[in-house]
Amino acid sequence: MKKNPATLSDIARKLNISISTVSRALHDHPAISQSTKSRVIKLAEKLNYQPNMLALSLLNKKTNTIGIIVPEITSYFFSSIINGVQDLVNDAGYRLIISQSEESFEKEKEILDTLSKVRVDGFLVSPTSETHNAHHFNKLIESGTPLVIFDRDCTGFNADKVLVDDYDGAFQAVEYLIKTGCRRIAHITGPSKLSISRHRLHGYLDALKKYDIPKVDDLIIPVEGFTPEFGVEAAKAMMEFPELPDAIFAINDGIAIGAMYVIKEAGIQIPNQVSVIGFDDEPHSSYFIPPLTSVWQPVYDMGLLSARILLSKLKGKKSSEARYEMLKPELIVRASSREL
Amino acid sequence: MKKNPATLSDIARKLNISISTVSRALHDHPAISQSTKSRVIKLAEKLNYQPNMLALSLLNKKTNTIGIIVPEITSYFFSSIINGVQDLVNDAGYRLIISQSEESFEKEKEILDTLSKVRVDGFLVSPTSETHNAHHFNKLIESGTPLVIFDRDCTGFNADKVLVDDYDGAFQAVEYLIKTGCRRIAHITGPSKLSISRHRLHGYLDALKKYDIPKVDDLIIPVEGFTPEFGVEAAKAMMEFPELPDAIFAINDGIAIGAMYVIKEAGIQIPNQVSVIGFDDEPHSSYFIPPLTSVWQPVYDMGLLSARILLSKLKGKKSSEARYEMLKPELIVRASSREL
DNA sequence: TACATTTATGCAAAGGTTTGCATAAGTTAT
DNA sequence: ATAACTTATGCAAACCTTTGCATAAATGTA
Repeated sequence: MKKNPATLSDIARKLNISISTVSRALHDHPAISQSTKSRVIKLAEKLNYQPNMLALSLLNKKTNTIGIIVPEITSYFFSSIINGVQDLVNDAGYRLIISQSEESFEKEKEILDTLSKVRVDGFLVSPTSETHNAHHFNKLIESGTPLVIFDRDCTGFNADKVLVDDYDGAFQAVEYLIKTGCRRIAHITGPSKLSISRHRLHGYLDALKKYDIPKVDDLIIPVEGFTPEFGVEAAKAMMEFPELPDAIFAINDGIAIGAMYVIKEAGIQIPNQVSVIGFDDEPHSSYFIPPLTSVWQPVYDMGLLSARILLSKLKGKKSSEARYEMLKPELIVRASSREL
Repeated sequence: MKKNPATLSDIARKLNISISTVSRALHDHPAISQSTKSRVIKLAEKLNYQPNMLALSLLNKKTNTIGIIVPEITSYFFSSIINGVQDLVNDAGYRLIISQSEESFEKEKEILDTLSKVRVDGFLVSPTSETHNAHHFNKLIESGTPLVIFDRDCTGFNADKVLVDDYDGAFQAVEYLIKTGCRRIAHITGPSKLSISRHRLHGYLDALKKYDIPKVDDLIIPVEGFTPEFGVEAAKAMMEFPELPDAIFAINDGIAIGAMYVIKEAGIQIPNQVSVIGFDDEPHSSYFIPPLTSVWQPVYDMGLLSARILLSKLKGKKSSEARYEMLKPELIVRASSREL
């Protein structure tokens, strides 16, 4: 059933002219007569001619395609970044191939590999939690394919990076809790391999230190994932404590929401007895009761900026210094935390 | 800085053998001597040779790529479908190009166009709310590129389709409300151009009819979008009614959540005074208090099935009848609605 | 020795496009 | 009438790969 798409030579044959003439006619080349042009254009339309980008890319050594690799697309966080990227690169005439690494290092390498084979012009990647060396990235860069890392740092690897200041976001959140009178502040932390988990934990600890609040190991509760289920699990554990915390700073909104659920079900008042703060400021978070205080991240802008940097590399900007951009998050105070 | 990737001829030149020999050596062709093979393989590795898929695709008239077009990727709904698709097509050796139409017909056509130019092998598309003719789809199919429609119907267009029985989902929800004693049931409906909105509205109306409950026009509240803000808006309007409804069936969870927020803030009891049911069963929905009753859709399976159908077309299945698959949704009862 | 067979390799075409250079016809100026 | 120029078109190479067919050398057989 597969008819072959029309080609230049199809048009040329039917019109008894050469392929080059057809090509030039379609590009409105000045050396082609008007009459020929119109004949060609008419037939091209009739045959539904579409230039074969494969041939073109092969010729130009350029696909006008960029590849983006994220751990997952299901989250609001990554899909919003992608939106930023998409908007910018499309306007610049590039296509975007979105791939999911599913937090697997192997898969990340595999994707990098297949996308190299299809000759994407550049890469945007947010490394997996398993990614601890950068051989595969370096190989790519050495071969001249530009690459920009975003959101998650890959320490020791020198490249263009666009990150969010997770440390600062966490610090802001915890400092706010302290200023509103909380002293026994728990932190539900994410996978320790992840740079963002470490940075947020660090921010939490430094905020405590600044106000001379002793760190209590039991109040730092590690969980394996980012979904509400893990928040439920952590909160249930917390309920067994001899003394409840008076605040919870969760690694993200999903966890915070799970924790809030357990707390409210137990009849504990938020924020009177326990304040809760999340991270990411997801769209639904403000519709819980009480609405969730959260650290907002400039997701869309992170996408835009990452894309802009990549595009400038593609435009042949002599790779000066690697750019290192650190975007500032912002604490959005709502009713799940006490007032100042 | 862009070094050209190694090619077969690079290897051939350095080894003083022909390109064909190199190609065959890398494919472990029996007619090539072991010694040659190992020399070739070694050098290929050293040069980091990667076959150029552009050349290959050009030769084979096949890119092993399929394109999927969704209105947006930010929602849990579409991103989960994409996951289903991704998992299946990757296993089958295909790449996936994800594009967003942003509910714009023009953009949909544009995407179809550029993806045709890069010669994707097949399409998966969930049409925009503006898509009311199928010329562009038909042109594609005529040219022999298979296409599967999913989630949103495009009536009058005969093609392979994988849909969810929205009518049935709505009917189930409303029937449940009636059986639990609700009589004054409001429906917050989505954009009327969208097949899913119409079908859900229809299910709502037919359920009322079955139980001889008169339709009250004021109780059908149309909104323009799917985010909680619209739910807030609709619920606020509802608050002005001389008599409150005793149940709300919302077009989706986002709307339901926004409505619940307003209702709870107003001190009205859910579900004692007002039951609320949403649609989509998003991950966060069960963590609201009360947890939201919602119509679950087999999103991942819809992705799988759509992809499976497309792949079978690509495998050269003689296009028999167009397949029309209607998946069944399921009402997940939680505490935002009364017990039976 | 002559012929058949095996083993290893190379040639060239095909896939679709662009573009520098060559060519052909037609026009203008001398 | 000839040179010089304009105008319109075509040739062929390049991008990279696969593969049917041809070739060459080496080995085996009668």
